[in-house]
Amino acid sequence: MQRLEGFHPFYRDSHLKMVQNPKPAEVPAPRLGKPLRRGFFSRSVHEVAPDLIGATLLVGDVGGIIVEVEAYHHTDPAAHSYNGPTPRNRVMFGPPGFAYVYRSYGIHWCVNFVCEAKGSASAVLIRALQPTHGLAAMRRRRGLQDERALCSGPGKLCQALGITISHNEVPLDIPPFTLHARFAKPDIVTGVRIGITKAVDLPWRYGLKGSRFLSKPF
DNA sequence: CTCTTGATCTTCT
DNA sequence: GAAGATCAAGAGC
Repeated sequence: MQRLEGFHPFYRDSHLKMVQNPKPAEVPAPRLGKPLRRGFFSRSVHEVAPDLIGATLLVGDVGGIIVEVEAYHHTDPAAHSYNGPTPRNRVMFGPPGFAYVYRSYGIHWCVNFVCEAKGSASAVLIRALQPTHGLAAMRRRRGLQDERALCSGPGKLCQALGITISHNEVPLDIPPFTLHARFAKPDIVTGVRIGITKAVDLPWRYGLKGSRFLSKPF
């Protein structure tokens, strides 16, 4: 059945909203949980990774809710630390609670959180955020408007938050980094990791169930 | 929607 | 010289 667009109820409602509020102010940023301290990361990477889902990551006053991560460990052939320390990955062999930032495909930056204990060389790759703070800055840095495209990938979120090699080996509990705990444990989904060619079957990708801000569906 | 490809730098063989 | 924890744009369906 064909209807005139102007009479479609959905169209009428959204049009009314736009007329009443043509340029809606930014949605107020959600309340933040208590700051995560460095000790949060002194556990198995497979405990930390799912516990990061729902936490809020800020760099300065820009960031969002972590909705997707992946776990890596030095015994894992897919990990950058698998073959031992190098200048690039040396921060992973140090104490937990620091950032490991690396160049991806010559173009992008990606950020990890170092976990466990000194020498364990394990880390959580941050793969996607739901943007909540500093949307205007993210849109400017990314050159995009679409909220869903701002932080839906490890390279994208680093660009949106301004993370570069200058953040490598930087502590995660001191500005510019701040992490805030979630208020309740969310429903978490797991799956195989994205974009790797070794250890492809390990289910060490963790995501917020039902999130619209994932890099890819689970 | 899916698939393909180019961009471009670091690390490792 | 090749591969890589990626992304965006373009072609095809």
